[in-house]
Amino acid sequence: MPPDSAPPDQPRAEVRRAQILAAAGDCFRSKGFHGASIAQISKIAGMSPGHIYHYFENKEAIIAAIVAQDLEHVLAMTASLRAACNMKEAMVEHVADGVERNLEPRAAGLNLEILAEAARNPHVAEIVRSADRVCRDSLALTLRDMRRASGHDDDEATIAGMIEVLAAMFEGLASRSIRNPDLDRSVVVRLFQGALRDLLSQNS
Amino acid sequence: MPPDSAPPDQPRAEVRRAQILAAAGDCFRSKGFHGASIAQISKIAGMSPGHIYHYFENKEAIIAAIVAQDLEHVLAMTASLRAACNMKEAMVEHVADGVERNLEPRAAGLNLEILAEAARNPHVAEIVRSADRVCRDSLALTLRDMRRASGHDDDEATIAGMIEVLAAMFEGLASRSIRNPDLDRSVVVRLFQGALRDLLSQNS
DNA sequence: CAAAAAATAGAATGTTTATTCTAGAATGGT
DNA sequence: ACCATTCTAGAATAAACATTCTATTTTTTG
Repeated sequence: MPPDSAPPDQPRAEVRRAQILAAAGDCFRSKGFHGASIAQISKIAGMSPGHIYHYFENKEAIIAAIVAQDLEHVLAMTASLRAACNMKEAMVEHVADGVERNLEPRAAGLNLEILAEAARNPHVAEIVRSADRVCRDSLALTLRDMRRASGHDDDEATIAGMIEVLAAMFEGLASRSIRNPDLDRSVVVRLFQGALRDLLSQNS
Repeated sequence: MPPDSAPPDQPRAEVRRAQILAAAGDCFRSKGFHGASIAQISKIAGMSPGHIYHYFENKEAIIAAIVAQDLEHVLAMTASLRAACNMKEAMVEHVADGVERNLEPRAAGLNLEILAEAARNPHVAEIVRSADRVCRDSLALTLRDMRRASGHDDDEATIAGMIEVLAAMFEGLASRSIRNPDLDRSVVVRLFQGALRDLLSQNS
């Protein structure tokens, strides 16, 4: 019986790093960035506290890696959405997914944690802002095409504004899921779809 | 020369308590709930660390008091808004204020901090949720009247849904002010006004 | 003005923390 | 099979922290 529980498809260092990030993700979600200790993370990751410092310079580097990893997922998601849809109605159909995802308490908690940290940690702020820039740019391309196709000719500022309104709506759901966890998701989806349609087809 | 820098209009204990809350507010904003220490707070409040424990049982009690105080302000604001406007257009005019207030970085940071803490601290969650319940109930009254006056007859769920969408939009601005601090506020106000009008006068 | 009460400072405590250090085990190339 | 390199554990360290305790000053009261 070979002692390898998994074949080394990836170099061992990568596996170890991933273990740490997974454990850190769990801890950060339940205790917050500053409430989670290296001791806890190391216990969950199944290694000694000191060993973590062979992979990350310090705790802030772990935080930054978690933030970057999380935003990587968001970026991948929005990229696939951009590839799929040229049409307004495709977007409207995706609203249900988007609402559900943003209301999910696990994701909402970590998201808020990241934003709170970005509000006071310039390093994290830079990571968050550069990811947001990528999202906005890609959304702007899609939105401009869509509006041109339906005969509207908007200036850059209006497109950018529409993106801000859309982003605020969906990102605000994290806040709602904390403040009112019992909210009726199906009604919210319906009203979001209406609001999206209005926003995308208005004259201005 | 009387040594009283301020006449004791309020009992001294209240003044001391307020000093602590003000100092804690500053610290929490800049370091976060768990990053701020009693030593820092006491230094800014101008008193010894131990003395703080004559006014608050422990650090969590200070957090809870800050949260309650902050939500008290929000409650007062929404109450005045509810008193002022029966009309849709009054609300639309208030949008600029609301957008500006929610984008203010100082307020946004503390708000996100509170939400992140509520996501993992049941005590704080209860404070946040009960304040939100009050806001929603009062907004529901206003909204129902407004819709009835313009000939619509909505069920409870639809009213509640509209409130969720409105709340998500405004609360999402905190997130936007972190992710994209350079966003164009005037365009956002204009689009928010349009979206609000559409939402409040739609048929469904 | 004296004595009781409240307010306050600041040192002491004991725990927890992030981080570093030391030494031992596994691994891989030759 | 050997040696260099990497990996890993766990103890050691030093600082920071929330909280408690003790003593002192200030205020109030009779």
